[in-house]
Amino acid sequence: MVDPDSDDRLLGAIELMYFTYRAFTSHADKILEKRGLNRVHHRVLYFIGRNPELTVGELVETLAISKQALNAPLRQLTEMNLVCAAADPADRRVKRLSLTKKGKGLEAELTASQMKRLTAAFDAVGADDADIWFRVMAELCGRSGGTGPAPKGSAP
Amino acid sequence: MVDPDSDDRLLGAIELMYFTYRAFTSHADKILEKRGLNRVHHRVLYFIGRNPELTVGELVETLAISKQALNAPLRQLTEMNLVCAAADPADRRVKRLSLTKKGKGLEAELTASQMKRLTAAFDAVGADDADIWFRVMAELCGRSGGTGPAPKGSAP
DNA sequence: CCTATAAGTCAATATGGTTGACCCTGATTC
DNA sequence: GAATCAGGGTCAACCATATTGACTTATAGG
Repeated sequence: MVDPDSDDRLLGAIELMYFTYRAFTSHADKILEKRGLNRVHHRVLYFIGRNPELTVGELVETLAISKQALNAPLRQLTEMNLVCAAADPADRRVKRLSLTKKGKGLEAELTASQMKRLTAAFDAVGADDADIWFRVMAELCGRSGGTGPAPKGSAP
Repeated sequence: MVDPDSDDRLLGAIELMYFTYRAFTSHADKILEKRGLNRVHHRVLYFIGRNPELTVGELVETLAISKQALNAPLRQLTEMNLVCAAADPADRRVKRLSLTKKGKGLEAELTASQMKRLTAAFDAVGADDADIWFRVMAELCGRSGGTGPAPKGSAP
């Protein structure tokens, strides 16, 4: 069990990463699809949820897409009453984006399935092993820091 | 440290999954890009590498794309001398695909960067914690079985 | 000989992204 | 107060990647 890092073992780890990520995102994708939404919508919801009062320009920069590419999905989301946009009182050119109640609901629904999967796994292996998982993932992640709250909302 | 699965902690886990996956695949993507290749090429290389003598039809089915979508990338790969195709002696309609020496080299290069990242993390945390990581990931993956070799080559 | 199958190809279409140019509105500055 | 700048929205052209459908070619096999 404590053998070194054989190639087979590492190959297994690569596949495990792939499949776990897939399993992790597939349910959210299905929920989105049912509403005619895609990952851009998801990312928009996510970022606005984590950073309320975000501006359109900041969102464009964060998502690293063009404003034309953002425009349509964002408009859909506001039309679906998931996101609301209000002019900044200090500078009425800028739009401050935030989630509506409905938007928060959907965003919560999306992360809920992932949380459920996580808690199931963590409960199955126990709290100590869960802590270790966090440490290994942090190492794998590069920024080997702890569970630090991440730059300022950046996934999914 | 052994507190329950708080939402903040779970949110952290979600971001960790996302960023780790990104970090995990980004280097391979860069290598591919330098050669004008993309993820389809990567997946083709991967599957042929894991399942030599694969046929075109099987590859289409495995990748779950249309044969038209596969055709161009596959042709490029054979023209670049990374994949070789030979008629099956028993049934000359079917093409048996396998990696050339060059193809194996590229495929190895692609997984090498991921293996390097894995071994670095596993070495940093120790063999016991690495074992635990495998167990937790297997749980998260759904098929909570062990490190089982996966259906028959299925990532990336 | 005739038919079914593996593979390759052409064409039309959809999606989702890009860049460039331009407009509107509200700040800022002289 | 007029000129200019910045945030945001929109139109158009274009590109990449995928799809489906219809067809061809070559081979297998009753």
